[in-house]
Amino acid sequence: MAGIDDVARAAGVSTATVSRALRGLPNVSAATRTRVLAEAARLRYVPTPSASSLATGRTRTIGLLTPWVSRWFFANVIEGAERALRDLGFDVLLYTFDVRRSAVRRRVDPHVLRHRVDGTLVVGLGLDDDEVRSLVGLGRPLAFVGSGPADQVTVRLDDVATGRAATQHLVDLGHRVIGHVTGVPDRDSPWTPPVGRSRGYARALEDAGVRYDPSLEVDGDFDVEGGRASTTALLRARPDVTAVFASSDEMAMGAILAARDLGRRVPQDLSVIGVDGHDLGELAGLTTMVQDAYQQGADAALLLMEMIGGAEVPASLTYPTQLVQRASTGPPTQEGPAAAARGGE
Amino acid sequence: MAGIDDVARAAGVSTATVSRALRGLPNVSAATRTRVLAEAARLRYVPTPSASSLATGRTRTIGLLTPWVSRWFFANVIEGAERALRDLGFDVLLYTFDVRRSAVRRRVDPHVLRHRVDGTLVVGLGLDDDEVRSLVGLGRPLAFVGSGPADQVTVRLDDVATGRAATQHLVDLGHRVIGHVTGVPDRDSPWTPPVGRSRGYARALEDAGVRYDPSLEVDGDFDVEGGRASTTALLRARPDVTAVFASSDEMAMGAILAARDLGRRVPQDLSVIGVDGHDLGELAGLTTMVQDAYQQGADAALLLMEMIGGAEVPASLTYPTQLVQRASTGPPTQEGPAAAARGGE
DNA sequence: CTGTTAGCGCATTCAG
DNA sequence: CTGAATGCGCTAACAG
Repeated sequence: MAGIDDVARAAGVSTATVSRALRGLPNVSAATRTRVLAEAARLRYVPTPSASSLATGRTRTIGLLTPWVSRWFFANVIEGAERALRDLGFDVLLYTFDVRRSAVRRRVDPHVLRHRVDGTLVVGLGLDDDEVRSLVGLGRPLAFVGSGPADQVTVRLDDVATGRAATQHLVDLGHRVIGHVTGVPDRDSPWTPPVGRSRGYARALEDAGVRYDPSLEVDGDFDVEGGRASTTALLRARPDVTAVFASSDEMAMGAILAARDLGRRVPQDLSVIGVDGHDLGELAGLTTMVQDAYQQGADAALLLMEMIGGAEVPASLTYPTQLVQRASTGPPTQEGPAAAARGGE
Repeated sequence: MAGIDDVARAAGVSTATVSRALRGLPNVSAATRTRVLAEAARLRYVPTPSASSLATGRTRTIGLLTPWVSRWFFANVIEGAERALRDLGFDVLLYTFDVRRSAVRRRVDPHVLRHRVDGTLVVGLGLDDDEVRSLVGLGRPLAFVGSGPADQVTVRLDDVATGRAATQHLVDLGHRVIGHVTGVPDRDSPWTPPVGRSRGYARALEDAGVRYDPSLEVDGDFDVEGGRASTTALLRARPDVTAVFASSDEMAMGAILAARDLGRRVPQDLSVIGVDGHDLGELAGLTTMVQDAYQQGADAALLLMEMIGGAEVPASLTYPTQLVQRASTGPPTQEGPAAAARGGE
């Protein structure tokens, strides 16, 4: 279709002038610019991205790396980031890396990103040091959302505080034997949310004078079924558990299902608290630590844009989290769990 | 970093040979190919996509257009498509177009896609004729998921049958005053799911000898809050409604929240059925028409790949849907709704 | 089987 | 303020 030469010819100028005029660069007279713009519009001229990328080395594209798109946190971050990025004229290349225990995650290969993106956004993905290094080695701006190494630009919660507050809530209600459903810690880097939240969990227990017991922690794969399966296993192994803190709302809702499967009432026989503020949390009556994932995505995108623009940006943005108490948490009952353990199943 | 010339020099061949060897083209001796591959690996050579795009006119990239990523159906389709596409060496450019009633959707502008993608996947987005025409005008393979014009390659449910079966389920239970929460029909093209499901709804009523009443249909914006708000309005205007068919599970769960808000029990005072098979449907006890969104995304991606390869593909793939009955639907009760309408609020 | 030669379409020097 | 010339890195004929 119409190329830059066509526009140049039609406007009676050189391609260089067309290029300058169209990109709003200086050194073009108002009259010339107007004429060029008019001709470009008339001919429906659109620059070929690969040509301009080849010439400039820039792509106006951001690579977005994430484990999943079908999980509340990730979907919302992606949506926020995509909107912000596109408003600023950037495209988003989406790359998923399934991270469940059952799956062997494909390694992040920076090669595919080289010459393809102007910057990279890593959303909730636990990378090992090599991967981070190679990403940094791309020499392009890099930002993390949800979790990231200490020396990288990161937008996230204070996971330790969040885990601590959630657990504290359970402690305040009188619980002492509290289980914890984490995400996918196996392959995790020390800086991922499950790790921080687990630390907060341990700390709150410590504050309460309760001994931290690793056997009370199970992996939930960050989804409903994972939360259900791991909570089921936990409750079978430890019928004395009266409350569970899950690292995400989806796993928390899985925990509620597990309780139901085992004939335990929530919250009388089992209290459950999650993290996220999932849209369906209210329906499930789920107590949770609410966060704004969409905004985190949008803010991270903005940070990345500023970095690309050469600006200095804060090393990290920490988002607040807010306890919303609903029906899934309450004080432990005397007869509850034990009775259920005897009578259940 | 290392360019094709570096590899050529190191391997003692021309750049053309390197290009051929690396892409597995014929007319390269085994020995030469081995040597080139070795040198390329050693130098960590990666082709610059913009350069090869410029030369070939192909991008190995697919444009994925969708209203949202944070809705069950869309997230799952996107995930399925991305996985399938990447396995075949294609990248995915993600473009969202918010479609809620409250938002003015940005129009789909094919210009941004020109020279940027080898094909386009439209996921659950209702486009007007102009938009479809312009997308077709790109001259690149195009496929639709969830909804699409009759003359385009489409992967989807039989929406009429689905709406009909869902409504029939309610009719079979004895309901006669049945509301319907649609998606976003305003801007919709005639071929979007809400329209088809609504037709199925009307048809099932007709079969049952019940007069179709437009005042029983409300828009739910395809999300929880939308379903909740519209159902609330519906139940206030028509307290005689005993059942609701929602076009998506998220809206259905919103409907359950609305019932709860108004003091109506589900299913005694209000039966609710949705469409999707949302992960959290079981927790909510939601009766629904289950579909496999992930697979639809993956299959559509495969179709697109075949089209790009020049193969003939079926005009459309129709996915089955399956009724899963849970606790949210049941026979209407005599006293239920009326009593609630009198006593409620 | 392999090398040479031309572009692909645009951005950017550097003169003018 | 504008134009001519050069190159970004790779692929695709076409010779050989």
